[in-house]
Amino acid sequence: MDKQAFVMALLDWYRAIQRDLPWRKNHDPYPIWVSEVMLQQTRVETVIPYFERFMTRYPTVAELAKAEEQDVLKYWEGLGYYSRVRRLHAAVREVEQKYGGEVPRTVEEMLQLPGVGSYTVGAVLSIAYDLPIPAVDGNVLRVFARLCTIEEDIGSARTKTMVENIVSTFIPTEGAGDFNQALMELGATVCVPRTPKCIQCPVVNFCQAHQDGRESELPHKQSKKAPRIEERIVLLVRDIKGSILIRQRPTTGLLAGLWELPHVLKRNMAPMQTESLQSMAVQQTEVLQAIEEITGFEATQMSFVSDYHHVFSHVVWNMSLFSVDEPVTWTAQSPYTWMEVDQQQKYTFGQVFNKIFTDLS
DNA sequence: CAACCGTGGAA
DNA sequence: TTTCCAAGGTT
Repeated sequence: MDKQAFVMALLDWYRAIQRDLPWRKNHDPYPIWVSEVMLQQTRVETVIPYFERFMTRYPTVAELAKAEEQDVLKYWEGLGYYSRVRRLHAAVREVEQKYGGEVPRTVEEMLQLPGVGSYTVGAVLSIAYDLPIPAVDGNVLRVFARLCTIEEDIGSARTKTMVENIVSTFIPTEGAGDFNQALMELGATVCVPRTPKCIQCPVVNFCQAHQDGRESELPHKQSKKAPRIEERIVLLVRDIKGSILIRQRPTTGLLAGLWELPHVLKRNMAPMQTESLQSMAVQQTEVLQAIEEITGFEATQMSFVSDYHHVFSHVVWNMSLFSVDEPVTWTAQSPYTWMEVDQQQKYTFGQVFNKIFTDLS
């Protein structure tokens, strides 16, 4: 393949059609870095309003470095994969202290930062500093799987390393940032997963899969396994002022560091789909036990509110929300606290709980 | 390597 | 309704 011609065709196409995105206003590494982290596993249209708000509140490395983690999390609320922003925050603090606030210019230094992997290193260093380093994401994997008829599973780490090596042989010494972004733009708008739009492709003449008529059968990708299902009882507990009992989740795992309504796994995993009086009685007994275990308060009046269903990346929660009808008196101890009426904006919750709060108001 | 880690939109 | 997924990284 004439790699020079391939690069030129791709760059010409990209420079003609590229979108006017808010992180493409200049070549500052910090906003580019923020955008790359937000864009991980997340759609461009979803990211844009989050990016605007985040950059207004934390416009520089120094501003983000001195922020409180709980405040930063609030600006990420709803984006998901919350460890991304916790690691970004930690990494930016490291840049502020160790590198005087300037994002390092070498692969070795950037890779050391938390939450920064090979893709983010290549994206930031190539787009901000125009360094010839590959930025291989899902788009680029798909594009090259078709371009070179790569038969291996594009989900494997080995394939990703292989494609990074291939891209390195294409990447121009000038315009590396545009080249990387062009590959991603091509994957996002033309060389899409299902039914690629080869008729619109600027490099279709270089594509082995299209030449073989195999563009719709590549790339190969292992299908994701089904998520496990958990049955949970969620508690709505209020005190005399109407404050709601909430608690903070651990600093690791699902929704790390975020707040939540108290909940417990259902003990009897027996079929609950029947709304028999018996199953309701069993549930109510569990609710009363859960409340007493958490607060020591012996509630007697409670009622079923509603069922909720929420899908996470690898687990599904089937929830039954119960409300204690009487005010509960308890001095909340960490990780619990009473959230006063209209103070919800002080705490960050996963959408699983914001969905419930929306129904309550 | 495989599992973990969110969310909402599209086919 | 089900499936897949969208500019990944960590363990």
